[in-house]
Amino acid sequence: MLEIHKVRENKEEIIQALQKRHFPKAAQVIEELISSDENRRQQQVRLDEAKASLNVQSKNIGIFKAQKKEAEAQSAIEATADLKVKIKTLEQQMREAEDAMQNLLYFIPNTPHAQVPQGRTSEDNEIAYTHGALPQLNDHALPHWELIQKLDIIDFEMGNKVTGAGFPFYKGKGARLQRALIAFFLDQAQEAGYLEVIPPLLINTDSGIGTGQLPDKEGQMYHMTVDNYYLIPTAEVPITNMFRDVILNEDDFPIKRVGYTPCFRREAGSWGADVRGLNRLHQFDKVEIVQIAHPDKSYEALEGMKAHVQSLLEKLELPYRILKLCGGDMGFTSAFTYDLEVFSAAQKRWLEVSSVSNFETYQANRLKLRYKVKDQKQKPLAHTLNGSALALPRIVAALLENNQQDNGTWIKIPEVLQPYTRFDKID
RNA sequence: AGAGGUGUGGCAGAGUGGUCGAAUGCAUCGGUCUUGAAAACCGACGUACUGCAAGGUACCGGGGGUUCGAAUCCCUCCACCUCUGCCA
Repeated sequence: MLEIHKVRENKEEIIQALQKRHFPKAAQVIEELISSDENRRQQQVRLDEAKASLNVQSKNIGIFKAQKKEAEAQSAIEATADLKVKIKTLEQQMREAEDAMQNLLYFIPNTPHAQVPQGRTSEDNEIAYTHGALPQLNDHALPHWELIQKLDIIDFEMGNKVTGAGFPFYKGKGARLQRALIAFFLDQAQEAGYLEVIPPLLINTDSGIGTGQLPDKEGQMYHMTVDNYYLIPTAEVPITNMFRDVILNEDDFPIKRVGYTPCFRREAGSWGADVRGLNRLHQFDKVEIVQIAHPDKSYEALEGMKAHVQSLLEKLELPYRILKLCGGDMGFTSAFTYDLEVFSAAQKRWLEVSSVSNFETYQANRLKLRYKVKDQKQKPLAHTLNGSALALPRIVAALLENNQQDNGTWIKIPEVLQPYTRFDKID
């Protein structure tokens, strides 16, 4: 959520930044926000004044009563009647003014960082770096969904029967490969200084609002209406919300957390082409890294997180490239995002396997995540960041396709994973 | 799940519906004293919004209500504790 005082002070810059994101009617919405804020403050002054005079009168009534001046007390009580009515209507107006402003704020996305490339769609993302030669497979190379079937390691049909589309069963070496990747990613993150946590998989509405999934992406999460909980779409939500309503000390920075969780996404409206096999699922496994950083150090932290993800991909010997997302393609809450994509050689496609973002103060403002500065009364908002390290299904897809041997009869497991899988091939 | 209890400032812990934003202790910060430290003493010490300021308003688990006035009374939700029951 944008900070209202910053909007007040830097109106033009913020409008321009939102336009870079192609946020529709940016100027109009910001004008509306500012006048809504002015209205809110006016309402508050009026309400406060009315309450102040009622407080004075109540205090006097108390004094009259203490002095046993019942008649004076009684007439003073009667005199408050009008004020009480006035306060009631002012309170109503105040609530409306606050809601109006809050609603505007909830639906305004973060402002992109100055380094974010111009552009509207994923076509406009800037390729910042490419690593590794693209594997040249022969014409018999199979896409991963065929390999999976041939090797009998993931059962989509069984998932369809037991749950529905997008909820596969992993079997045998397929299951073991999942477990190996999770353990490998967690170990690597721990070595990089991240503290491992196992968070809850269900979150409440406060948490959904805190990281920005609610209210604007309500339909993307599975909602348990009986108890009003949501299934997490990513571990970012519970892990970042550990820091909701928290005041840190400056020397607590940087805070680094890692967690493995299944992730649940309804993917409403995004089903279509290119979603075969493991490319898009309703439930998938992901290891997520989260940092809480000092505002002066958050871009340093972002680079560190990106480098960490790169090292994972390099150890897995997967060719990858790094995109700087353009203004129009960035997530709602992000100020700057790198996407990392691996090349899936049989599909001949780049698959997004990680998204590493700096949210600056956008989430922190919703979370009320601040830190104390020595000898300073005000408590600034911290910066929050997160990144996938990594999302499993597309990694598996690329590993299967790129490492298939002898017309897809067996798959070579990268050396770094072998201590975890305890096998060196799937056949 | 049932019965009972509790929820107050960083922590502990008072608070007959009326000058309570809230005693007191500890912790913290500043000062006196000391070669230095401890002790002792003096002082400061919540947050948010609003205002140039003085000030005003709100906050005693969350929400709602009664009242001229609520930390205090009522309703509801949540969390924790004890006992009983059930269950990985």
